[in-house]
Formats: sequence, structure tokens, C-alpha cells
Amino acid sequence: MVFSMDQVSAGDNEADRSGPLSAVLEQQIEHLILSGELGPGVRLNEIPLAGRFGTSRGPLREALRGLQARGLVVVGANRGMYVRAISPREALEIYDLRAAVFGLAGRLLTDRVTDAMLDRLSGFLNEMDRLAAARDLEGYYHVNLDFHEFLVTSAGNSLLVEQYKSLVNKLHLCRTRGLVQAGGLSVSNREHREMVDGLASGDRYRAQEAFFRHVERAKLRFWSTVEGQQGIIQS
Amino acid sequence: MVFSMDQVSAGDNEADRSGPLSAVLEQQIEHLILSGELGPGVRLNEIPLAGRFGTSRGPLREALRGLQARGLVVVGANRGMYVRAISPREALEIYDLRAAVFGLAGRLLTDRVTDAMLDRLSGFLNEMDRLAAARDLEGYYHVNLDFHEFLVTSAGNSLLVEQYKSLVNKLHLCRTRGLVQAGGLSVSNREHREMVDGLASGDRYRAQEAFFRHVERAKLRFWSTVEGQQGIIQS
DNA sequence: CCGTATTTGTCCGTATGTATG
DNA sequence: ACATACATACGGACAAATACG
Repeated sequence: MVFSMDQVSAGDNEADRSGPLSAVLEQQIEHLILSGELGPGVRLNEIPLAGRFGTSRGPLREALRGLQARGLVVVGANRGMYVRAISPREALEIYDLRAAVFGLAGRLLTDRVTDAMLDRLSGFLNEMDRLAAARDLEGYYHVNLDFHEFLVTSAGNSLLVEQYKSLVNKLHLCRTRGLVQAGGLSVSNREHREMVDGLASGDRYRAQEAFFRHVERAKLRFWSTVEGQQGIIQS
Repeated sequence: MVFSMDQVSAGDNEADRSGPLSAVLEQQIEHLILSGELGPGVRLNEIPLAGRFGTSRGPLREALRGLQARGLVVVGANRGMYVRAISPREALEIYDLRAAVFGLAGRLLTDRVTDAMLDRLSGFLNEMDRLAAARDLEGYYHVNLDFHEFLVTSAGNSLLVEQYKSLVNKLHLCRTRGLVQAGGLSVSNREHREMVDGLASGDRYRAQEAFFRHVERAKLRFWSTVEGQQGIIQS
């Protein structure tokens, strides 16, 4: 008997349908990590953590193993588990992977893009232009997220979506202060226009390259802020 | 308590006391899966499996959660865990991701390639030409693996290596018979030359595209064999 | 449709080794 | 070197869901 069971990805909130408790814990802890409530480097003590969720250590350990395999938690032999802390050097590697995956989204999207999608993308661009002019960092940030999410999910490759989100999540484990500055908004949106223009041109390579370079330039902006903060980076 | 020490079951129990037992189990089971000993779709019963390795269910479940997060095992709620079976459709998605990651390797490699590396790569090419002419499928297969591994590891991005291997592993979970045919060897090696030429040219985009298209063409070859085997593929 | 057996999911108690003070 | 704390792992137990007859 073949099976194509889809995952438990059902709602991620509350005391919902108790699927495997370990899966619920995994999502809860992931949320705690990504929300910053459990910052990078924080030690994850089993007993208090299990008590916090009202479970025993068994399911908790299973959940942490899952997070470990997904790169959000690291373990030291007999030394416990910690929220992964990503160095700026590792962040650069992640940016490169993200650029490649995002570039693939552009390449794939070129062959499936419709006029309706191009209209919607234009809407995103205009909205972001407006917010950038108004210096509304918060608003720009969210529309920017929606814009990227729309692009990635429209590429028609579910594995791509998964990998992209995983890379973005890992990037959040590198603590740097103030990644966005108002000056960068208009620059960023110009890159967005190049991406959409690439899609509209129907040239896969041009679209792929526009998508790739958008992330690559984000990497450079990230690196410049890191250089500004610390004089020397330890590998 | 009749059971004391009976098992050195039909397996390879190294006195490998390295690290958490769950990690050891994870690697062992991964090896069993990738070697085909546990084929796609096989059910993983906890009790017999734990007995096979002489451990309790705890560490075994942790190991399986890790494999689940890495995509080699799927779990149905209260229905047990199975070795993941990848459909041809999913395999296509994986090929696209692999192309993007491999293309990134080419792009990164262009800026770090040395004359010594180019010489070594030429050696690979000549060796594969020789084996292709001799119709030595087995030999070509292994040198081909070394060639790709050398390229990926030389790109200087450890995350890239990890992701690439993960994608290749997942591809092994799609059961198809006879992926390689003698006729494809010379074709494949012509693509390899284009890749190396791209690196030697110093043009990142050319190298990236050569790397990308090499995997893309492998995807097409894979798809044609799948089409040949089954008439129609259900979505 | 119902009863039973198997298996998963979970919890608890405990033993052992290792790291830390 | 000693003692404490903790991670790791074992074994047993039970509830709940599932599969099977």
C-alpha cells in the first residue's frame, strides 16, 4: 500500500489536535527561537523545558532532535543542547545558498508568469515605493516579506519554498543589530523592479540573475554592517 | 529478566561509543536506507528495529525524528514511520534544486580556481573519456562521483556541500531502474568539459550556467527514462 | 459493526557516565 | 579528588489509536 501522507503542518497554534506531541513541541520551540524568546546560544535544559510545556522529557528530546537536524539547535556530547548561534561567516554561506535558491525561483517563474501575476507584482512595487517615500520601515518590511513570499511560492516547486524558508530562518540566528536602514529602501526596490522586469522579459537567465543578485547585494549590505559593528570577525 | 546479553544481531555493531547513541543509530539507519537494504516505503517498526540494534525505543525514536526532519523518513500519526518514497514528480523538483546548488558551486568556484585545480579537473576528464571509450560503466560512475564531489567541496561553502549531498541522497529514494546507459557517457563528459571550460574562462555566469545545465540535462534524461517505464504518471 | 491484538505515543523510575564547581 | 548536576539511556507501564478478524 502506497502512501502519500502529508505532514502534520496543520495549525500551528494553541492546544490543537494532539498529533504527535513531539511535532507540536517542535513547532512551539521553533517559534520561540525564531521570535527571539530563546536567543542564539541559549541553553535548553531538558527538565525545565519539559516542565514549561507540561510534558515529559521523551517527546521533548525527540522535538529537539528534529530541530537539530534542521539546523536550529546544536548539541554537545553530554553537554546539552543549545539554540544555534550563527556566525557572520556562516551567514555569508547561507546568503549564497539563498541567492541560488531564489535565483532558481526567478528562472522557474519566467516560464509560468501570467499577466495577472505581473499586475500583482507591480502592485507590490508601487506599494513599496510609497512606503519607502514615507519612510515607513515597518510597513515596507512586511510588504517586502509578502512580495518575496509570493515570488517563491509562485515558482511551483514546493521543495524550493521549504528550502528558502529554512535558509531565511537560519539567517535569523545571526544576531546583528539594525539590518535595515531607510536609505536602503529605494535601492532595494530598484532591485525589485529589475527582478520583475526580468520576469516580464521572458528571459530566464536575466530573471535568474536579477533574483540572484538581489540576494547577493543583501549579503553585501549585511556584511558591511557587520564590518561596521565588529572590527575583527572570528571565524 | 531473561534477556541479558544475547544480541550481536546480524549487523555491524562497532564498539563505536562515539557520541549520543541516537546519532549513531541515525547514521546506521541512513546507511541502511541509502544502501537499499531498507527500500522506499518499508515500514520501520520500533520494537524489531530497536532489537536489531540492541537499544531501547528511546534513542531509536530520536534517531528517526532526525531522519524525518532530514526528509528520509515520513511519519503518519499513530501509524508508524516509513522509509520515504519519492515520486518522479518530486524527483524533478529535487533536480531543479540540485541544479541551482550545483550552479552556485560553479559560480563560486570561478573565483577560487587555481591552475593546479584545472589540471586535476583535466585529469578527471581524460580519465572519464578513457572509461567511456572502454564502456566501463562502473569505473565511469565512480570517477564521475569523485569529479562532482571534488567540484562541490572546492567551492569553499560547507553548507553548499551539505545541501548538495542531501539532495543527491533524496534522489536515491526514487526507485527507477537503469538510469545510466552507455550512450550517455560521452554526452555527459562533453557537458563536463563545458563546465571546466567555463571555470577556466573566468566568466562566473558561463560557469554557473554550464553547471546548472549539466544537472538540468540529467533531469531530462531521468524524465525520459521514467516516461519510458510508465505510460502516464499520476500527478 | 464489534472485539481483539498490535503498535504508537507517552510517562515514570532509575542507573550510569560525564562535566562542572 | 570529591560532590553535585545533568545528559544519556534503559526498562517497564499504560492509554489511545489503529489494524485485523
